[in-house]
Amino acid sequence: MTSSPADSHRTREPVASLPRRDLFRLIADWFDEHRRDLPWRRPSVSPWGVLVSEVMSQQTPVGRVAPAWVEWMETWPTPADLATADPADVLRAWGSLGYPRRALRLQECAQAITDRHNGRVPGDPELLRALPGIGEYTAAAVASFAFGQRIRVLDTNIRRVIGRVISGEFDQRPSSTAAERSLADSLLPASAGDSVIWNEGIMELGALICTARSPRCDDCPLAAHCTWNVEGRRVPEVRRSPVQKFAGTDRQLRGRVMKHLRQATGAAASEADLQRAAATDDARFARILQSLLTDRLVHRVPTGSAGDAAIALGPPPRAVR
DNA sequence: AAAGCGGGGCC
DNA sequence: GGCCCAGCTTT
Repeated sequence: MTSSPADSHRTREPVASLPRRDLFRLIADWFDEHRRDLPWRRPSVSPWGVLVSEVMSQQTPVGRVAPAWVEWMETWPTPADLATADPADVLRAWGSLGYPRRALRLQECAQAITDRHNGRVPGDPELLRALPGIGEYTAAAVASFAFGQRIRVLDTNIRRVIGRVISGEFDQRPSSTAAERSLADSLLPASAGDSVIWNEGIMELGALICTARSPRCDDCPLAAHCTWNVEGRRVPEVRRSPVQKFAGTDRQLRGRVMKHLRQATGAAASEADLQRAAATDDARFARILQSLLTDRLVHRVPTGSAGDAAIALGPPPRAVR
């Protein structure tokens, strides 16, 4: 006789009656055994290294971040190193991680840490939150992972795990609701040390087991207690808004221009070359180029010869007098 | 609250 | 071809 998740729930203990301490223990033990050996999890990694890893991981899968992080940290080990780097080198090192504005924000963040915090990453979540490119998630992640503080961390993984395990459904809307934040607060272990393990462990569980697409519930330490699993894994009732298109969008064309500039041998490229790289018409290319200029991802360089300005990577250099 | 912002891998 | 990814900023 086979047993489906739906008809075997009577033999299981629902999460509502599972002591929080036991829930923590299940996650902590699983994490202890299955945690990935990510480079920024080595004990010697500085808070700055953790911050860099978090910014790189904003909307980029961790597997693609790891090699870029290693190279980046060898090149610019401290905020002061990155603060004074050539922005073009920063954008090249960012490579194809995506959303290159993040690279500029990260350098601005390094400059702000150098200027406002004596070159040391602040541990106060509010000070972190005030830094360029650091939002609520990243501030909490750095406070928790780099400084060991007891603070709620809520990313897409943790939202999904908590939603499924506790509520039986995952609210896929892009930002968390007050109810989700309150629920996450109520689950956070009392001690700072346990709260860090909780945050890391539940996030890792979401990344490796309780994935969005095809969750591996057979390998999940919470399977017997998970509301979503026990109730038959219904489709979520709260759907995310449609994922933004990429093919054919300005974003894709911007990406082509940036890629060409990263790989250009010289310091700059002609607009004609860039339009060929973008493979689009005049009006479209003009719009793309203007948006990149506005974002300070590129700047014009004078070429002496009339008319044909060249384009170079990064924000315009500061006026030197 | 919604839109804009890369790019690769997987189904 | 759609979906998803350790989100943030601007409007």
